[in-house]
Amino acid sequence: MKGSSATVGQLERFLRSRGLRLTRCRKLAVEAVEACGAHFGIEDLKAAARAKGLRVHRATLYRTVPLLVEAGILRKVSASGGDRGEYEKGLGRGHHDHLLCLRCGRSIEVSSVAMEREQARLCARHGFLAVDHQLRIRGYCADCRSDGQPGDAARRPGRESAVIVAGRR
Amino acid sequence: MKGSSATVGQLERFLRSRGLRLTRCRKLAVEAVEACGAHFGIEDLKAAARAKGLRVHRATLYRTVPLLVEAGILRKVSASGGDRGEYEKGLGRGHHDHLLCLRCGRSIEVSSVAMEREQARLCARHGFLAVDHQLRIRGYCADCRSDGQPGDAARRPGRESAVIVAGRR
DNA sequence: GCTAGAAATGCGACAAAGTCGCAATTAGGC
DNA sequence: GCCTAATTGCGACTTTGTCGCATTTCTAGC
Ligand SMILES: [Zn+2]
Ligand SMILES: [Zn+2]
Ligand SMILES: [Zn+2]
Ligand SMILES: [Zn+2]
Repeated sequence: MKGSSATVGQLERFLRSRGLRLTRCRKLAVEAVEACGAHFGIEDLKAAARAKGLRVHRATLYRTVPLLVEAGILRKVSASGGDRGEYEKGLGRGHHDHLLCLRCGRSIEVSSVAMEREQARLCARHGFLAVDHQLRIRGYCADCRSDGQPGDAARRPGRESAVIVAGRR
Repeated sequence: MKGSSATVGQLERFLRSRGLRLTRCRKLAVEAVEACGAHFGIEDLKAAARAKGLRVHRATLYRTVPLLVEAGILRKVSASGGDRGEYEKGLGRGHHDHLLCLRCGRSIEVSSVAMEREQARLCARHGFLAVDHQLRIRGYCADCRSDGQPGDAARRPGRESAVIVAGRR
């Protein structure tokens, strides 16, 4: 995995541009991100760090993570219900939205050009300048909707990308 | 305002259908909702109740609000960043999405048929059965985007409905 | 109207998530 | 290597949300 070092580079560039320092803890944070799943919270980062025998204080991570977001390395999402703050890697991967299954808890990452276009149109109509957006659709995934119309489980995604993420902590 | 009593009726019907009771506290909750702004948290409800000289315990409200959601009287939203749980009235008003201004904090409620249609299409492609969804677009409202392209402040919404909500607690 | 049983409430203790000020440490330019 | 400002760890604190239990309050049946 060389993803980590590339990310550190990204972080360093960002920090430089802001007159901030590339510290042990900040490097550690991006490494911890690599060790986490698709969606994670700040406490997960702390756990990942400790698993490597490195210690960081919660408060420090709470200060660091917003920087990673600003640097474009992380993205804040509310993929699941939205209780705890959740993040995901935001570097390199294009923007995507989430389909959250209420039964199996899986989170399916999707993206749709048509959708983005429609959002842009909506903003334009309101004279609104969009910076980012988040769409979460809750419902039942193909595997789980068997209650209701059974036999639908084998759908294939069309030309959209779809990443199924392990869900349910 | 007779909205309240209509809402109580809605609640009563729901509770009946579930063998639950229409209690003092539950009525109080829907009244507190009326007294709250467009978006509010459970603690706001408690405050609203206390302002009327009525006391409810936090725990009770935490138990009551999910019922109001199930009854269709409230909707859980993450209109602002998403730290505390937020709710809004969900009765009578059609579904809408939120444009959140990063500068003035206003939350603009919008709805777009084209958008909903696109979402339906997206779900269909993934064999996903949608139950509900939430879209939040962050950026700068017409009044605030003056940084950048000044002079845009007087945009008129097109044929979309738009409700501007007081924002910024 | 009275009573038994179920449901709802208040209470308080708790857990998790997040924030803050401050003293000790460290990165990085010189 | 030194100096200074930035960063960290710490711990105390707030906010948000949950839980079990004793008490109160509905409701249905008598
Ligand atoms: Zn599922
Ligand atoms: Zn995702
Ligand atoms: Zn604004
Ligand atoms: Zn709203």
